[in-house]
Formats: sequence, structure tokens, C-alpha cells
Amino acid sequence: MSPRADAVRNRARILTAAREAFARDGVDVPLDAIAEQAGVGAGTVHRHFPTKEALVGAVIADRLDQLADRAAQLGDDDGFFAYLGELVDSGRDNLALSAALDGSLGVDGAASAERLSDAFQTLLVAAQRSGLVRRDVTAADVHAILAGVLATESRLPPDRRGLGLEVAIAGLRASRPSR
Amino acid sequence: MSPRADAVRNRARILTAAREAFARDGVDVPLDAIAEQAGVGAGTVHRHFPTKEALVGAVIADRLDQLADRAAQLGDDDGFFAYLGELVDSGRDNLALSAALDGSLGVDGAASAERLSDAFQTLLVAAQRSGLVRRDVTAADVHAILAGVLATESRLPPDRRGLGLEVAIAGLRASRPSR
Amino acid sequence: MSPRADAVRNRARILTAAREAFARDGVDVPLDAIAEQAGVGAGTVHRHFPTKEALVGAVIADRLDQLADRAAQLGDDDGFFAYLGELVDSGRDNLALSAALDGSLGVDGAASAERLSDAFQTLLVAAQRSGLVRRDVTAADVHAILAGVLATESRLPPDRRGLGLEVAIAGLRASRPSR
Amino acid sequence: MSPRADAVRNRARILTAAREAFARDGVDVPLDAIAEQAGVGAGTVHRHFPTKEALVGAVIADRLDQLADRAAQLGDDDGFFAYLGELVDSGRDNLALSAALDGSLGVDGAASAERLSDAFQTLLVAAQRSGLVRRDVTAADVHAILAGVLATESRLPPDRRGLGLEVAIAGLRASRPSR
DNA sequence: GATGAATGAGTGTTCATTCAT
DNA sequence: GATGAATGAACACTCATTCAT
Repeated sequence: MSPRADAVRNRARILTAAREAFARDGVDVPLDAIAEQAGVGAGTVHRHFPTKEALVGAVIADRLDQLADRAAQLGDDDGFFAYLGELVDSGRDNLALSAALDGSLGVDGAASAERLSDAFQTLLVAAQRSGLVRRDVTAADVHAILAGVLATESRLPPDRRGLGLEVAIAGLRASRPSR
Repeated sequence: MSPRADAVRNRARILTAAREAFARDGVDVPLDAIAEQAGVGAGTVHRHFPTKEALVGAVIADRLDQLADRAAQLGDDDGFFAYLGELVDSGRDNLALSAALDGSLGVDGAASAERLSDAFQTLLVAAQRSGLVRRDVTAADVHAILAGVLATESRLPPDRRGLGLEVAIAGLRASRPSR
Repeated sequence: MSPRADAVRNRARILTAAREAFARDGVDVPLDAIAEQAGVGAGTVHRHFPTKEALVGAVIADRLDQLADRAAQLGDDDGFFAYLGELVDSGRDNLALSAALDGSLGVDGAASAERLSDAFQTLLVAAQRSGLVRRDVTAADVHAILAGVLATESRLPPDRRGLGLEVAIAGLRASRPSR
Repeated sequence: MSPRADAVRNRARILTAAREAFARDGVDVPLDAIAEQAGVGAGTVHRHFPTKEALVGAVIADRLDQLADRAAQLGDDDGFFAYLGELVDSGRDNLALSAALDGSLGVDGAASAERLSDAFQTLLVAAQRSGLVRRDVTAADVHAILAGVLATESRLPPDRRGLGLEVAIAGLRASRPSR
């Protein structure tokens, strides 16, 4: 049961290679390219991930998990906006993650997406309690809005970076003090 | 000069079929599927659009033109927000248009995209003069934000529709009168 | 029966266009290109030449006829070598004719090829009578040798032009005076 | 390192099938036909030869190499004519090789063609030293003439075989001893 | 378990030929 | 008769997946 040492290592290498390839070229990159970059045979990729969709899902779940982990470290009240900022930074220049986050991929790391939503939920509720965010938005809403911010940011030229996030944040703030 | 009756009709049918197929399944649908739905042979599609890219571009330019045309009819001051709303309604449930608007398609009906930006420009300036929109955003910024709203909306469940637009609008409003 | 005026003209224009196109690009040139250059529709080409093969055959027969006609004007004794020279000049820089003459085209203007062989026959016999050409070669042999000379010439750089013909002529001369 | 047994065998089978198919039908035969005759899938052909041109080039280079190898075994003085004869025998009834030799293929096994020219060069010089061949012809000239002989031979009926070669040889012989 | 060769359905595109106008 | 749009069978090539070694 221990000889799986290299199997474990191969799995990791495939994930890493896939992550990079997806980020660089999008999910349409051929599996062969990923296998080559990972230094393994094409068959090995399929042993670990029976389907391309499974590999894509794994890469994304992996990433979502990291992001969800990160959320746990941001407990304080304005953690919500900080977190949003981090996610946007993560998604920028990452075609696949961006696609994953904005749901345009058929696949989604179901469980991991849930974890991410949970993380959002916690931070969101805290922010709402502090009166920083409209009370009527849910974690799922924020997820969708995040997707939108990513799309916006990817269209903005470098010198306008952050505007999408800024607008979203402004739009999410409790809007009633406008009186 | 009259025998073009079929040609004209076929071209329209191809465009319609392509529009629907792109909207439903994204631009990766096989041309054969489009040809079949249009009731023509594969070669006919190529006669009208020598390249798949050309067909995609034509469908998108077509749509962008419609949208730009629509902008001309909204002259009054709050036309800007109304227009934004219309664009979002158009892009929702339309994978290809959405992709076109958010620029993730390699191709874009260059001229038509320009027309759309011009339309934005006019409405945006008017809205800014009326103090309804932050003065520091440009038409290009709005274009990017539109892409984001589309992404958001496509992720929202039906009963939350409009939230992405709402947040963006709130975020775009002149934010300083909040004193 | 006279309204065929334009039909006749079209036929001629198609032949001319085909001749040029075949000469320039080889027989794989699309029929559409020929039709366009001839200023007629694709259907018209097929009305006159039901098959591409038929068109190729017609072009070649046409050319062979011209060449055969030319032979008639060369009656004198050393006409044979002069004629060979003319044929080589004609075939050089003419992919299709060259192909036709060297038989690598599936098709051949049967009747016209015969006429050409007949022309050869006459000149050949005269040359043989004058002791200028080996007595054991036939008109068909010469035809094949002509094809070879054309192939050779097309491979020679400009500054070596004529060598293929020269060698063939030397080889065809009555070889016995070598005593 | 051993599992390449199949790969090696398949590569050989593809080359053999291609050689036969090209020889029989010319280089325009569909790859599918070659794949089928080789008993492999279409994809396998592409794995070994990424492009049709590459396959054609490989087949030809293969053949030219064989021919060049053969030249090395003919060292004596009249080797030149013997070699010419062998090349002609090889090219007869081999459309593709013939095309390769006469340069009408866009592709040529560059290195192999060079080897062949070198082989010619050696034999030619020896023959010229012995006074058997005109001193003013170069190896490149002979290459062109070979192409011509092949073209001639392919047009000759079986009972006339060899005439093209015979004429070329006669034409190449030092012509001045006629004194 | 790993390898990478083999598979074969699928893609965009071309083009000789047919046919409605 | 002429037109040129429509056809559809090919073609070279790609790539996720399978399988012999």
C-alpha cells in the first residue's frame, strides 16, 4: 500500500501541469500537452482522471479549496471586501479559474464550490451585521457577482485595474445612507 | 438579378440557425449542425461565410448592430441605465453574444463593436452631465462592466435576476453626494 | 440556329481561360477559377464540357491540333529536328501541355494525338530517308522521347536550356557512321 | 523500451503501403486508403508522419537513399551507364518515384536528393575521365536527363523498353570522336 | 502502475457537379 | 442558353480515450 509513492507524486504533477496549462491557454488545451508538461504518459493522466472533465473539475476544486482555506484566515469584520479582492486577484490572468468561478464551465467542483460559498456566507453575514453590505444579498449572489467582477477586470486595461471590484463594492454597500 | 431569392433566404436561415446554435451551445457547435438546422448543405454555409470565424463574426456584428440601433432610440437622460438594462436582457441566455460582449471571443465585429461603444459614449456623457454617473468612468469601462454584469446575471437563478445590474448601477452612481 | 453566337464565343473564352490556367497552375486548378477568368458561370463551363476531364482533354486536343498544323508547314528535310525544337519550346513553361505530351494525364485528346503522331511520321520518315535519324525509331517512339525532352528541359536551369533536346537529337542521329 | 515493437512495425507497414499506393496511383491517394492498406487507423499515420507531405517526403527519401546506396557499389568505369539503367528500372512503373526524380513533387527528401546527386557526380566524373561521356555535362544535367528518360520510358510500350535510355546514352557519349 | 502507440469519430474546408431561376 | 447558388462527398488533420506492452 505504500508503493503508491510515485502515483501520488504523478497525480500532483498532473494537477500542477493542468493548472498551468488551463490558466495559460484555457481548458481547450489538449491533454497530451498537459501529460507532456507533467512528464507522464497520456495514459497516466487518464488513470488518475478518467475524463478530461474530471481533470478540469479536479483542478478547479483544488483551487476553490485553496481559496476557501484562505477565507478562514480572514475573520474580522471587513474581511469580506478583502476576500473579494483576493479572489479577484487570483482569477485575473487565470482563464480556467475565471471560467470556473463564473460558472461558464459545464463542470464545477461541486463540493469545493460549496465550501467556497460557505466561506462567503460567514464573511458576508459578518459584514452585513456591521452594516457594510446590503442585507438582501446571499452568498450565492455574491458568488455570481464575483464572477462578474472577474469578467469586468479581464476586460479592463492594466491602468484601470480594480475598477470592476470598486464598482461592485460600492454597489454592495448598504445603500440606504444615501438619504 | 432576381434568382438571388434563395440565396438571400438561405443566408438569413444560416444566420438565424447560427444565432440560435451559438446562443444555445456556444460557438463551438459544429458547422454541420448549423447547416442542418438551417436546412442547407455544409458547402452552402461556406459559400456565404468562407470561414467559421466569419460566420461567428457576422452573427455577432449583426447582434451588436441591433443593439447599437436600439441605443439611438433612447435619447433622454436616464437612457443610460435603460440601455444597460436592455443589453443585459439581450445577453442573458445568449452564450455567444455574451462572449462577444465580454470580448472573450477572438473575433469581434470590429466596426459594430465600435458603433456600440459610440452609443455608450453618448448616453454615458449625458448621464454624467445629469450627475447620475461617476464622472471618472469611460465608455470602455462601461463596456467592461457590462461584460461583468452579463457574467453575473448568467449565474443568478431566475428569481434573482436583475441583481447584478442593480449592484452595478448602484456602484456607478455618483458616489460622493453621500455626505 | 444562328443565336449560338455567344455560345460559340463562350466556348472559346472558356478554352482560352482553361489553357492559361492549366499552363500557369496545372490541371488541379479549380473550375471556378477558370469560369471566373472566362467571365462565365460555373454552369456554363459544364454545359460546354460536361466533365472536368472533358475540358482538359479539349484544351489539350486544341493544342495538339495547333502543333500538328504547324508540322504541315515544315516540309523540308531537316524539318524533323526543327519541329522537335518547336514542340519543346511550346511545352516549356506550360504545365498542362507538358503533362499532356508526356502522357501523365489520364486523358489525351485521342484524335489530336493521332494527328500529331501522323505529323511526326511524315517528318520522321523524311529525316530517316536523309540518313539523319536512326531507322529503327517510330513516330510513337519519338512521341515518347519528346515527352522525355520536355521533362528534362523543365528541370534544367535557364542557362542550360536546350541541353535535353541536344542530347536527344544526338542520340537519335544515325549512330552507325561512328565507324 | 521494448513496447515499440508495434510502433516500428506499423511505421514500416505505413511506409510500405504508402510506397505502393504512391507508386500505383500517384501522391494524390487519400491517406485513408494508405491507412487502410497498412491496417492501421488514420490517426496512426499522422502520429508517425505529422503531415501528408512528411509521409511523401519519407517515402521518397527512403527510395532515394536506396538508390544512392546502390551507386556506391558501382565503382568501375562504366558504372555510370549501369547506374542510369538501374535508376530507370526503379522509376519505371513508379509514379511517385518518377515524380520525385523529375522534381515535379513540391517536396523532396532534400538530404537524400543530395546524396543521389553526389553519387551521380562520382560516377559521372569517372565516366568523363574515361572519355565515355561529354565533358560539358554536370551532375545536375544528368539528373534532369534522368527525369526525361523516365518520362520517355513510361510512355513506351513494353516491347520498346530501353529505347529512351539508349537514346540518352548515345546522346551523352563523347560526340566528337566522330572524326 | 506507467507508458505511449493506436484508435476513430469529428472538424473545418474544398470542389466537381447539379439544378432552380 | 446562361447563371451562380446549392450540394455533398472528400480530404487532411485533431484529440479524448483505450489498450497492448
